[in-house]
Amino acid sequence: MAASANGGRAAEKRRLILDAAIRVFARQGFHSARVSDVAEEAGVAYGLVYHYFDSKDQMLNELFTERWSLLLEAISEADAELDSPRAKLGAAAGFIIESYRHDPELMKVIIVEVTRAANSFGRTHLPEIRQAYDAIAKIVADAQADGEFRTDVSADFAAMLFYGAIEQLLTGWIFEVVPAADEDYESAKALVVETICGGLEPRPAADRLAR
Amino acid sequence: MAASANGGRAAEKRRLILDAAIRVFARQGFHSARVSDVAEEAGVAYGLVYHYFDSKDQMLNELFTERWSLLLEAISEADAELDSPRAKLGAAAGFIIESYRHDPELMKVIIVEVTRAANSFGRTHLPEIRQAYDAIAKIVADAQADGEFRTDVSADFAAMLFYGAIEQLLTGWIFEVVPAADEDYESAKALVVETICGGLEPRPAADRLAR
Amino acid sequence: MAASANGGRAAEKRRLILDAAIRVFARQGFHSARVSDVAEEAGVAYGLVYHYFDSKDQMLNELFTERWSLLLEAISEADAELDSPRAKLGAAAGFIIESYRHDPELMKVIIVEVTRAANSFGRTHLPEIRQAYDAIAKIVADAQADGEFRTDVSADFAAMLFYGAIEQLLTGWIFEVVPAADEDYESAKALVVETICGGLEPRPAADRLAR
Amino acid sequence: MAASANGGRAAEKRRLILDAAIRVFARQGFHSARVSDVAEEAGVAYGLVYHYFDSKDQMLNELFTERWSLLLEAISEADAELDSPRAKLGAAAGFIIESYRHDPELMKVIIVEVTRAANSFGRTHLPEIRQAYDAIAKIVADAQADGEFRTDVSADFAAMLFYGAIEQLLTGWIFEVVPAADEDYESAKALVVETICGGLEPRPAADRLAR
DNA sequence: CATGAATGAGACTTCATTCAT
DNA sequence: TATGAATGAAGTCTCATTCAT
Repeated sequence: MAASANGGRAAEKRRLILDAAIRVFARQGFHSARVSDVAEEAGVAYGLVYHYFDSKDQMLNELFTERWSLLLEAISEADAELDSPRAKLGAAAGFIIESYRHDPELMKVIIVEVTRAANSFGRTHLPEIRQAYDAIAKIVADAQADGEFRTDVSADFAAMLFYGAIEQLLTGWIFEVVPAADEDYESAKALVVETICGGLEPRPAADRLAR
Repeated sequence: MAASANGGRAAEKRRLILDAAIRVFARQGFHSARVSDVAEEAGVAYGLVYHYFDSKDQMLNELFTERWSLLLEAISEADAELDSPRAKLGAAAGFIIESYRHDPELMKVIIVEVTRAANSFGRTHLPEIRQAYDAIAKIVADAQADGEFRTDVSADFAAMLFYGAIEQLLTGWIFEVVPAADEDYESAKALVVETICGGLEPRPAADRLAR
Repeated sequence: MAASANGGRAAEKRRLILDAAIRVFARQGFHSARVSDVAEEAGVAYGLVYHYFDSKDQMLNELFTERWSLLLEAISEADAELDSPRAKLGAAAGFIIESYRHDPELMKVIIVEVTRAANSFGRTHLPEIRQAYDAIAKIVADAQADGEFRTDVSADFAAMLFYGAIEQLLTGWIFEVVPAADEDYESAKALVVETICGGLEPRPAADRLAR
Repeated sequence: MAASANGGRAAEKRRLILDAAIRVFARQGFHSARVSDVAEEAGVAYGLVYHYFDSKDQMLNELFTERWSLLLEAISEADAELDSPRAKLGAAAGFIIESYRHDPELMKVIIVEVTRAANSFGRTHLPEIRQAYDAIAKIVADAQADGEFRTDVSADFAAMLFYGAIEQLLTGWIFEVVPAADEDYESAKALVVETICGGLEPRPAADRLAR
């Protein structure tokens, strides 16, 4: 009926604006992006942005939360459904990398404007960000309990390194410090886990056979 | 003479302002810090800040460059003077960690406002930041050539992970996500290298003996 | 018929909105009240307000005029039908006080947003407000002509004082500066006239007997 | 010295802006007055207004408080130094009327934008406004205790009427509902007290002789 | 009659930078 | 060198009103 039609259209407009915000924030950075830029990019009137969102901040918050909750879910699922710690960490890293591959602009916004923006939105969303650290730490801790990971490195510490390594990798792609072609994504998924779990030093044949 | 005396005093004032800027930027963040806050913190007149610095940006640029060049030197020196890749990487990590331990406010500013601030100062200083990546990558590449590091992980990739891991660790300390007591710094220096080089998985006795 | 039924319903809706406007304007003040607040309070769609009213201003204008014309009538009638100036002034004061007692929200809106709002609606409705002054002044002037009121105070001047005294009294009630219980209304009606006519100073017995 | 000279000049600029604000607020009303109008009227740059004042509101608050505190003082003094209630009330009324005569624009702003603006600044300054009511009520109460004023009208009630009468009178002048020539001010001072104290009804000879 | 999405002008406030002493 | 007053551009958010169904 009419209400549904309107509701549907309204939701579309909201999405339209949100998607425009992704592009604009990715291109100019959140701070340099004016609300009018978002409106223009979306092809709507200035005021309409404020019809759907309370503030410029809210748009970014929503973009972050929307995506980050998927990440948290993905890690949880990986932890629940997979067996080896390598598989679990691989799934986590894989999700983040695939997120970037699938929508680089959104991930750029999330990483640059939120997770790395320690003084502004990073602070606001610290609890959610910490949830990711914690979920990774749990994977490590379980692996330690099972004798699969060494125990002289605390799980929290390891989680920090693992997460930091991935985020830095994406930052490198985002700012084109390191190459980012399709094959890079694929190899990165495997290598990031291989490196963190196996270390940079080569393992003797015996060790390799063992696994 | 008078000129020299003045010059001396002038240099002191400049330093006074720069040090005040560190405290203010660390406390409020660069963006929220007003030039007047810096002047007040330094106990000097508003306009004097502009006598010594061209702009608010310049203060941060200077703080960054001053410290970052020491870091680059430290890595170079480590590379030149030490033998094993572990020692070299350990010296690099150690320098960063000691920098934080020695002047946490300055390092907070550098990390939060520059190296993590990909959209603003991080972009400006990308060349210098990249030099650090490259120096680390060189250490890895040399180790690979010597057969001490595996070769299936590219040196650039490894450098990214290594740097990202350390930066994330410091970010965790800065925002109190992970504890930061004296013993943490000490153990962190050892563990960050041990983890990246040795990996999270335990090594068989044979492997351990080998080194 | 349908038309009439619709017309009837339409009129009801109009009234519904107007009554909602009274509550919203009284609660938040005209300036802070948004048209959407009125619509919500009335339980109708936003746009419907503009179907019945040309503008937000028009609603207030209508609320004022509707009530104020009754006041003007009441004063005229009192003047025409009563004899003594005390009775006439008492009827005028009584009507205003009873209006407030009967519908405090409407009177709050009229006084706060129109008659006291000298810079906005008070200016627009100055002619109608002046009619009330004039009607009171006429009562005074007639009383002077009849020797019942002193003549060294101009009728206009007296009317101003009389009206100002009552309005201030209501303002005090509205903002709870002075108490406003049922008995206060009753006594106020008598006292406001007694005070203005008789003065604050006590009259000798002879004078009292005289009336 | 220099500091004093600068201080002096600075204070002058502040005053310049405040005086410009009076004219602009009186002319256009506070709400319609833009900060840029004030700056332009003062002949200074936009930003300088915010160098001296925190907000547009603060300017009005300051204008009000500055003048109102004088009024409160004047009433207190009158109460302390004069004997008869008539003299005291006359001094209070006189001060208000003289304030208007001396600086009609400022008083217009104070009355229109504050004391009559019940929903905005009137509410903010209600405590201070109430102090004036209370001071007048005290004069009345004392007169009642001395047997000089009737006791069947409560002091608060009487104060309300007295204050309302004066404010209405000024409002009439401000909006030119009643004439406002020099002789009007003079006679008003006497008549407002005479009317409120003596009442509109003529007093018998005996009564008149008595005083 | 009814709905509520869409429009866009308008004003406050902030603050880096400049300038006159 | 030192002071702090002066400048003015820029951007967020509000909300009355209009319009398409």
